[in-house]
Amino acid sequence: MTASVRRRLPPAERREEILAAATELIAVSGFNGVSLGEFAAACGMTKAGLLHHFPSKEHVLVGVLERRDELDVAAVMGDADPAPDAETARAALTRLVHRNLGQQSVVKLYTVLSAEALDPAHPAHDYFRRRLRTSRDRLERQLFAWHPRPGEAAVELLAFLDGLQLNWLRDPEIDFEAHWESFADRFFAQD
Amino acid sequence: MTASVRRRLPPAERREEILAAATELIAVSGFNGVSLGEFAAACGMTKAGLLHHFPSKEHVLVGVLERRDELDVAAVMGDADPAPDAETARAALTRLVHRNLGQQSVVKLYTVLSAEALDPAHPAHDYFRRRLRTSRDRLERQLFAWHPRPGEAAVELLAFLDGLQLNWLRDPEIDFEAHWESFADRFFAQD
DNA sequence: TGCGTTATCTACCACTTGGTAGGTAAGATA
DNA sequence: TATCTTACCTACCAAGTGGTAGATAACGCA
Repeated sequence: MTASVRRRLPPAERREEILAAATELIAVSGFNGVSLGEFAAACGMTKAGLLHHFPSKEHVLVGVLERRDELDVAAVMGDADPAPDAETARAALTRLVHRNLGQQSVVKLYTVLSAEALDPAHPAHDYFRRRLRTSRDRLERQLFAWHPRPGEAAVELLAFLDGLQLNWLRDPEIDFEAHWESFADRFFAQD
Repeated sequence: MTASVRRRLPPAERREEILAAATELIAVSGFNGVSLGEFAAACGMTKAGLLHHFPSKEHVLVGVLERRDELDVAAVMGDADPAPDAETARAALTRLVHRNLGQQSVVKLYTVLSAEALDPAHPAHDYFRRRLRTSRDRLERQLFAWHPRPGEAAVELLAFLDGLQLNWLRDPEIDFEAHWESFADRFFAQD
């Protein structure tokens, strides 16, 4: 735990660097599978130096999740108040698919972490419960005018996307986009 | 790490007790999230006593996975050589769904562990890669006579089931069976 | 140039981890 | 009852954990 040269950064910049590194590491090994020291080493600093910016390991996790949320929701859902129809919903989900294709490590982060966080004792447990509910609600509202049981439809759409992501991570050969289109064709063809 | 009364069991029985306990614990917290001491305590014994039966923590994990496999594949896939048609495939998957509904903790084990094992350094990484491939192949063969692209179909079926399981674990209110039937109706209605 | 702030460091702590060494006691066989 | 095997224990270890205390050095500003 020794740093050869001391590199001093403005706090905002350093925080960003730490969160980016932590995101990668947690995506690979999960939160339980990685240590504060590894977060720090990935930024070329020491554990103690890192703890100056985040008072505990858990705070790093919270930071990572908040950072993703800022970008994610905005980027995909676009409009504050989208038209509540099937076309719009499908288009939004397709944007999500494309976006995810380009950032495998983020997908991995959410996948690994959300499984780990099934444990009620996990620090991100509540975060993922909230997140699931809100994205389901948002999707349900968009499907409301079209599908007879929009709640059920939302569950099935999200389940398929989650499962496809998981399988894509296990085997990156899988053609994510093609499978999504295939599923969506069937799904949105219903009366 | 003190045991009040010493309970001596025949090895087979003790191994079974340990694996059952470890299965539950890993299902809740993942392999990285639980310790040898906890495995042992759950059986009313010490770490050292447990290590007499399994020479390392990793051996416990292997034991847990092998134990599941013995039961699982046999129970669901039934015939050694099932008819390669869509009806048979759907029936087999429906049996799988029913079986899983009755053993949430096993589903949780596979879900949590297979996400954790995306990390190539995880001791169960190779196990899950093999497992994914074989179950996909088996399903693909069953869909061969019916679907124009049985490989793709197998991916989509398994992805949906994985995703639905994940969401069901996050929110047990979800009606697993109904969603499966709904998906299967659309899926198997294709030409 | 000197000074205060603070980002970062070294050194340490209490605790937990997976694992080992060697002793103890339960049960089967004689 | 005496003996052997072995399931299980106590006691320990080295390494790693998250986190703290206090020293040090880089930068902004007078």
